[in-house]
Amino acid sequence: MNEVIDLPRVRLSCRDCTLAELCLPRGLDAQDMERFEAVVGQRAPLKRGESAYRAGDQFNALFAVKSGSLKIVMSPPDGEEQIIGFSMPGELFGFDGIQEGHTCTAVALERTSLCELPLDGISEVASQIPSLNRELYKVMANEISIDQSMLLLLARRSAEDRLAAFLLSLSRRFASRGFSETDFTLSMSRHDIANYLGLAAETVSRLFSRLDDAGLLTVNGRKIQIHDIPDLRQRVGDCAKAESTAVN
Amino acid sequence: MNEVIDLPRVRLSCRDCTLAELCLPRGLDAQDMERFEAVVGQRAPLKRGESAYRAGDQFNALFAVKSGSLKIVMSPPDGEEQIIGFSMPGELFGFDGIQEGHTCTAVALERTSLCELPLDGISEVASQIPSLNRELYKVMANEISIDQSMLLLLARRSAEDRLAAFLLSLSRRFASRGFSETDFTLSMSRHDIANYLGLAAETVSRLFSRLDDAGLLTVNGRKIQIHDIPDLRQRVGDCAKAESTAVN
DNA sequence: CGTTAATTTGATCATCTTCAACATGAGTGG
DNA sequence: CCACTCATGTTGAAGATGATCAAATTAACG
Repeated sequence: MNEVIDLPRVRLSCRDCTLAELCLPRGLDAQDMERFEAVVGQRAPLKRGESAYRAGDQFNALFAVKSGSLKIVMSPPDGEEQIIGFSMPGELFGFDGIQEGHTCTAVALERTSLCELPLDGISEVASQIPSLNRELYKVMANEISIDQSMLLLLARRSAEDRLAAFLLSLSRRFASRGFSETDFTLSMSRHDIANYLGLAAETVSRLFSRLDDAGLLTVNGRKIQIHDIPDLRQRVGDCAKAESTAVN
Repeated sequence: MNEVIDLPRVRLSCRDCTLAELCLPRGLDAQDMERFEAVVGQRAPLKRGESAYRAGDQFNALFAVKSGSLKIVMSPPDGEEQIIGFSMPGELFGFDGIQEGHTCTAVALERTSLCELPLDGISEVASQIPSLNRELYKVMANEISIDQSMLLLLARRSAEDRLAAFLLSLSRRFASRGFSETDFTLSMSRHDIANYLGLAAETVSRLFSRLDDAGLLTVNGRKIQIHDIPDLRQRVGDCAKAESTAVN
């Protein structure tokens, strides 16, 4: 679980990054990877609660999560906030800004370090590397897929289905990075989960209890243990797919 | 309202297209436009109920709507269907396929004609025209924006807000093509609207009646007349923005 | 016109929200 | 090390919004 990075030693190299297989430059050969690295920037790690960008900020770059996690929050001037998604290591975020500046705020849920991918630089490199350009389209298309699956989830599924789909999505995302798919610790609060799933925090709390009572999970605060993934998946009508398109 | 096209005379030319300002090649100069046109294809118009592509189809191209309209439907193998969006003249669709084949089906709601934009061709041209490449990113980012606004709508807003936001979105989209923003005819059924908004068809019907009774609209089957747009917008807390990011 | 599909309206029911109280727990200063 | 506090999470009871079931009405189309 310990992902501490020895900062002084970190020299930005996608080639050495354990998350490279999940990230934008996946599939590039060593030479192209080097060109790609040249435009990628580092950032000082964010502390819990700090943001990578805020709604209203001008758009400059996409970000990749190296470690930690964030919530992406849409905050309309008038109304209440809506969490659009959570970003975990190996995942890209920041797409909300490409259009005409950021409409969301990206808030770190814990100590989080990022790579910065300036879109101008990236797309210039990409114009010389067709496979990278295509990958960039795919990454954006993936974002669209995720959001669309989420629409299905919100429009059609019950509260219990939503929570189960959420847990299964997290499970897959942990698994894709080599962590346990059954035992993990949530980095977000009940309130955040509820907001994301379009529910009240109390409902989420009750659902955790219910799933625990039903023997599907063991819930201890933010520590989650899923007892039988196929079982859980089936029980909720495999809306596992919802939002799990995540990191392909 | 009559958008009949004299078919024999149609020669594909984005330069002559009245929708060019809304479409992908907007902002290109005449020369670049010509290069763009070269890769754009035509399709025989779809009849009501026919589809441009179906879930499971291999991805080849994005589509632009010349006339008519479509619903984009996500159909998971098991569960029920979910309408992800409606596409109207000047708008692009087909992004659901870029990742790894189409996950949605695009069904014409009326007689509908399309332009076909093969992504390989487009991205090749785009790699030589940076502004086009950037525009393509923006179009995809716009799709993300729309979906995310829709997430907010589904997660946080009441049934009445959702319907009002939907109508305001349609209103803007009609207006952007030069049609009345207050008087228009829906091309989709109550059932489709309900599905899209995550509601029951009966609820949508009741809401139309209620808004009519309240004097905000005149509803006559699929003919809608909005009496006071700012009024409607304000009454629902300007979630007008939701989904109205549509055609920028 | 007759037949079927779409829409409207009514009545009842379920899920989820809201309000409220209570429990737990991490962090802080004595 | 212990009390205190603020944030987070849990649980209960009542209420509301929207779903579902059922029937009536209207519109669409051959």
